[in-house]
Amino acid sequence: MSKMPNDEVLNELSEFYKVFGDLTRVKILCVLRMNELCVQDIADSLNMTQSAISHQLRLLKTMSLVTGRREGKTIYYSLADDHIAGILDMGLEHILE
Amino acid sequence: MSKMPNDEVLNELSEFYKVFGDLTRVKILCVLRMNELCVQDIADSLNMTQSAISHQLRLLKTMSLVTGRREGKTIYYSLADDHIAGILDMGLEHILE
DNA sequence: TGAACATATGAACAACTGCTCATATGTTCA
DNA sequence: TGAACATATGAGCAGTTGTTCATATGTTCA
Repeated sequence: MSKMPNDEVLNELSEFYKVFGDLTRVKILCVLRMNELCVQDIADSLNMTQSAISHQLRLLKTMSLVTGRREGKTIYYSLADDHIAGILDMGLEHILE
Repeated sequence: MSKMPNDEVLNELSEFYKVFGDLTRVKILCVLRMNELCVQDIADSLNMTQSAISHQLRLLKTMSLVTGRREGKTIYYSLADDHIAGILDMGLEHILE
């Protein structure tokens, strides 16, 4: 990457990182990294309301960071791809040094 | 990374990514990636005020993403380490697929 | 020392964000 | 179909964020 990416790409880039820049969302991504979970389970494990989690999941879904799999009444969420876990790790690596 | 990091680490992680979650800051990091630059040069190349850039540089410096090297009146900024460029790349890779 | 230049900083304000509360939508099963 | 459960959504609000404007601090050189 020797040249400056154009504005549109840089904007997408910052929008992408913005998603990781919130404690609740990072927690959601972390728990989903370990287990496929439904909304209420995520809410319980983070001690937050179902509504708050649902709102955040919508964003995460829009940004293609998580996917949902419906099974009857409940929807199981998980990380959209391995890339996401890699990005979490890269940040953690940076923190823990 | 098989276990959930504790709250403090996750908080640092989200704070860390929050820095990348702003267009101005991402642009600053990108131009610094290519050249060591002084404040006014960054401002010029991004078409922004010296003040706005200076405020953001303070944050970037506090978060250890950039370092300043004084030479007379001017201060030359550059990325703090190679890790930062790697994180930008990881995001770009994700965007451009 | 004082003028000129480079950068930093504080206050103020508009825009954005994430939560809550109430309620809607979707699904199952008797 | 209707009750019970799981999730989604919209409005409203408080807290946060990024910029501007004015000004302060720091450095050089005559």
